[in-house]
Amino acid sequence: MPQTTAQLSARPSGDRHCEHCVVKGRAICAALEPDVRDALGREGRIQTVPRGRTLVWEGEDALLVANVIEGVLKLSTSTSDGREQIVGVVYPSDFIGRPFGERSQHSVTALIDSRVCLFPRGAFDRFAHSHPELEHRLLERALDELDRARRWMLLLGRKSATEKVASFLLEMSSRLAEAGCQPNQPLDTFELPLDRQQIADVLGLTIETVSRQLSAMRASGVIELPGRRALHIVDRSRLVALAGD
Amino acid sequence: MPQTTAQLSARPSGDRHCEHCVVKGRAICAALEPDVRDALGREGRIQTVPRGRTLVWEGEDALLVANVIEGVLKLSTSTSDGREQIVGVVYPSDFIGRPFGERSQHSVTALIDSRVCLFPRGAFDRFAHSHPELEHRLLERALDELDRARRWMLLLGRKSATEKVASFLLEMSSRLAEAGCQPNQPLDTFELPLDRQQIADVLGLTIETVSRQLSAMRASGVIELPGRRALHIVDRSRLVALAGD
DNA sequence: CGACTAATTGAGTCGCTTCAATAAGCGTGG
DNA sequence: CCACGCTTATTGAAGCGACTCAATTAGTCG
Repeated sequence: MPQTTAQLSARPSGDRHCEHCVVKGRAICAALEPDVRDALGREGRIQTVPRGRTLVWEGEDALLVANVIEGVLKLSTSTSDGREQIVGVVYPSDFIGRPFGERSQHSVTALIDSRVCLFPRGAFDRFAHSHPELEHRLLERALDELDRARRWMLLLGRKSATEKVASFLLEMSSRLAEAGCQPNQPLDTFELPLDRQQIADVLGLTIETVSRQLSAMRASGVIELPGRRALHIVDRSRLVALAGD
Repeated sequence: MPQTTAQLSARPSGDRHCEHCVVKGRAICAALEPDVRDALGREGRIQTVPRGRTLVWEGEDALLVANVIEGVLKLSTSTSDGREQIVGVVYPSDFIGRPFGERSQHSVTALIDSRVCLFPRGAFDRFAHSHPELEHRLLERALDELDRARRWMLLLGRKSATEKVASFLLEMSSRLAEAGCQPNQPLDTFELPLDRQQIADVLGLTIETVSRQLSAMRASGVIELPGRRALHIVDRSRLVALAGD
C-alpha cells in the first residue's frame, strides 16, 4: 500500500540555508540573486523520499513541484491495463513537476533513496510569475527536456533491442557523471539506479530481452556485470558502435 | 535536391498586419499587447513553405524560429543509417524552433503547403528576453509539448500496431479540429496530411503494417478510406476502444 | 547459512517486418 | 474524356526479433 507524502520527515529548507545547498549552482535557483533565492527557499522544504515511494501520481492534481537534491527518480505513465513506460529519469539539480498546469500527466517515483526541495505548486507559480529570470531558466530546462524526450522517441520507435540497451547504458553513464559534478568525464563504473524491469520500462522491452542483451554484451567483453546493479564499461567505443547512432 | 529557404517568396509581415493574422488569438503572440505584438511582427516575415520543403535541418545551426499560420509540418530525426522517426507534428498557431539554443535537434518539413511567420532566432531571443509575458507563454507551450511527447513515448514503447494506428487517427482528428477553430468538435471526415510512410514514421512501424491495420479497420466498419489521403471515422467509440487507452 | 527476491537462461510462439507482386489513385496528354 | 504511365498503397508469403511461459541460477539480507 502506497504511503502518502505527509508522513515523510520534512523541515523548512530555511533551516539548512540554500547557501549550503549542493545543487544551488546547477538547479533553476541558480538564476536568482542569493537573497531572492533564499526567499524562494523559505517557501519550500527539504524532504527525503525513500526508494519506491511515489511523490506524484499520474492523473492526480499537480499540487507540488520540486528540485532534486540527491538521488534518482523516474517519471512514468501506464496504460489502463497496466503496461508501464518510463518517460523520464531525473537526477540531482533537475526540476520535477508541472508548473502552471492542473494535472500531472505522469507519476514521479524514487528509484533510490532521494532528497528533494519541495514547493507547493501555487506558491511556486506565483513566485515564478513575478521573477522572469526564474521563468527563463524553467523555459531553457523545459526545452532541453523536450529535446531529450524527442531523441528518446527515435530510440523507442526505430532502434533494435541491442541499440536500445547500449544507448541506455551510455546515457546513464553520462547523466550520472553530470549529476556527480564531473562533466565531460564519463563514468565507466557505476551502480544502476534501475533494476531490470525498470530498464525494460525505459526502453519499451521486456525484462528477459534486457537481460539477454546485457549477457550478450558481457559475453563479447564490452561490459562487466560485477553485481546485480553494478556495471563496468570495458570497451566504450564498442558500446557506442552498438548504440547505432 | 533540397532547395534553400532563401529562394522562397517572402515579405515583411508588417505588410499584412498582425492585426489581421488568423492565429493572432492562439499563437504565442496572444500574450502581447497589440502594439508590442506589432513590434515583434516587424522582426518577422510571412513565408510560404510548399509541401516537402525543409525549413530547418537536423544538426544545423538553429537560425530561425516561426509561428505556423497555415498548414501542417513535421519534426523528424534520423539514425545515421537512415531510419526516420517523426517526433512531432505542428499545426496552425503552433511554434517552431529552438529559442536560446545553438543547434536544432530535428528537421522541420512541410507535410502540406504551409505558411509560417518567420523570425531570425537572434532577434526573437532578444525580444523574448525583454518580454517576460512572451517567455511565459513559450514556457506553457514547451510544457504542453513535453507532456504530449511523453504520452507519445508510451505509445511508441508499449502499444501494439492496432493501438498505435487507432491512437494516431484520433489524435489527428482532434488536432485538426483544434487548429480549424472548432474545439471540442471532433472531425469525423478529413484529409490526412501524411502519407502512409509518414504515418509509419510517426508510429515506429512499417508502411505495410500501417496499411494492413487501416485495411482491417475498414473491413470491420470502424473507418472508411474514400481516397488515398481521405479518412472518415464511422464508429468513433470503437476506434477509441481500439486505441487501448 | 538459508530463504527470498531478482536475474538469467531456454524453448516455443507470435507480431511485425521483409521482400515481392498486384492494385489503386491521380495527373497528363492524346 | 478516357487511356496511359507513374507513384502510392495494398496484399501475400516467408522470416526473424522480441515476447511469453517456464525452469534454473545468482545475489542479497536477515
